[in-house]
Amino acid sequence: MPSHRDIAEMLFELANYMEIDGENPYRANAYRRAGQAVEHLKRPLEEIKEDLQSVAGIGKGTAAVIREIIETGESSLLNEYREKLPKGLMSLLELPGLGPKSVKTLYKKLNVTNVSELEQAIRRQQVRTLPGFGAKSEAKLLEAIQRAGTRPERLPLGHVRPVAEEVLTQIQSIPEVVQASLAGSIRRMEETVKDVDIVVATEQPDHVAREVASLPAVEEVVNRGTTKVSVLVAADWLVQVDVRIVTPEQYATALHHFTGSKEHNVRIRQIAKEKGWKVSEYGVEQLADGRTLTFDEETHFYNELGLPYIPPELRQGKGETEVGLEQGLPDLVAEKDIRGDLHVHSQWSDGHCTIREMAEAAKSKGYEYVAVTDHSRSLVIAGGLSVEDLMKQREEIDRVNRELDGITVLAGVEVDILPDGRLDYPDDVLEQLDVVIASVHSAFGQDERTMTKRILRAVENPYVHVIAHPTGRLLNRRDSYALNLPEIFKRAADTGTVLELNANPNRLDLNDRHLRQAVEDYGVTIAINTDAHRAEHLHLITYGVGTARRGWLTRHHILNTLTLDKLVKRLKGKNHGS
DNA sequence: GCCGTTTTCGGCCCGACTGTTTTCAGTCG
Repeated sequence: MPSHRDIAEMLFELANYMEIDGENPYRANAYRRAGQAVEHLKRPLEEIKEDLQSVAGIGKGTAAVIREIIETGESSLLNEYREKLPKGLMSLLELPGLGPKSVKTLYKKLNVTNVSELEQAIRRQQVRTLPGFGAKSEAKLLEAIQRAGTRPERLPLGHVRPVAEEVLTQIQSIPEVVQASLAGSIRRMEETVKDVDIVVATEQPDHVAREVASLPAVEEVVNRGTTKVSVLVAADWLVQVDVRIVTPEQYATALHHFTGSKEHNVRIRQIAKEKGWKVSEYGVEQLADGRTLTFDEETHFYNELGLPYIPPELRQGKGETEVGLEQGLPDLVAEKDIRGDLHVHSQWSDGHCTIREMAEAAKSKGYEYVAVTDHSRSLVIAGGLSVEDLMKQREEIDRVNRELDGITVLAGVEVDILPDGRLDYPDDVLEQLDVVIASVHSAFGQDERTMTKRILRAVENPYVHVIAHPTGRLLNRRDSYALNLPEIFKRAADTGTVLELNANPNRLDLNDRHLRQAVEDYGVTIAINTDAHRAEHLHLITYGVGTARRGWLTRHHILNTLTLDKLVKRLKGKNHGS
């Protein structure tokens, strides 16, 4: 029985083929919409099979296709297209800058059917001869091919960590494993990771090594010894997982060693050396008598060196040992400190869930409040709200608040900062909202002066509470826009404007370094928000909290650790210029 | 192909941007 997702994928593929084939684009889009409708169906397919046309976006034609897929696992229409057009055209469509029309032209005129044939055609300078193409588009496409073909050196933490946790769970279920933990950059919550490190304690290394090599998640075994097994698992790309196998006595020091960072470990060894000790993954060797100390847990290891426990997120070699020795480390913010999410979307704009669903999810996460902040009118693609819609939405928020106990939904908006720095709604509209988040979604290419002035104008608006994803970077995809951040930090602190740490793993914006600078040097307040577009995304707060901890933040630096009462007062405070 | 009605056709989120053109097609979000 195909899953909702399987059926949606087939409908999307159909839509893509239709577009390349020159079908009526609205017909193609109808299949795409039907795909989305199936993807978001909550009810089981078997149950809804006879009733498909009652679903918005599914009509007579698409219902027949879906029913055929449910019953046979295939679509004869899709099979016809697969027969008619080469499959490689689908991968061409993924290249940024190439749409269906261009793919069709490349196929019909040059018989290009896949990415490598396109690359050859570009190198022969054939593409520039086609109508609508030129030398510049050749260069852009070549760059896109090269970017797409090579795995990025590092992958976003949020893409790899779930896979790593799955592998860890599988390892922990091996009976002979005493203890196991993630280590390395994943444990330090670095925003991107190259590979996965896992430390495993056991009395039977040979057996565990064999078991690890044959775990269900493993796609390929790179090498297998008795102390280290390296395997490949599937995330966005194949990711290497290095599993280190040690004795239970060595576990704490091995975990410390393989957690790093390299810079942190260098400092630790220096400190040990001054005491006449030698630190390695196997323990702390006392050079005087050759005895090696081992520990139950990392805390005892640190204490032995005269240090407080240093959380993995701080182990960057950026002063954590010195500060730890001299004044102790800050009490870093933890996930349990977060009392609400101030940036989520609903079906009113480009979110997938109703306001009630988002509120219930927030409540079951233990939150006190959640702010619904849908897009403003300029962001048409994301279903930006007119002023009228915004007011209607307010009524729904009021209703949900009446219906639900134990969670408060705040009426908010994510208002666009237009290219000239004006906001997408007038002040008298913003004034009526509980939470106003402002952000840039257009004209990313402005020079530093223009962009800085543009954002400063939003910072200085008395009704703007939070600037969302302040630098606009997307990991592995888009750099930050040109921006004088210190100037923004300064004005934000002066005006009481909060800057966001967007917890989406593709953003993590502000990043750890910015956060530490903004808070330590300027006294800026930070809000950690998920920007959730569906209820499940609320859990992404984990990556925000991890990043905040890397930036040395405590709960006192963070807006949404406040209770609802204090939060509301703080938000009102800005309007009154205090 | 879907949908809604100003119901059985005609519109379908639409504006910015780019590189190609010489007034615009294609892509993107």
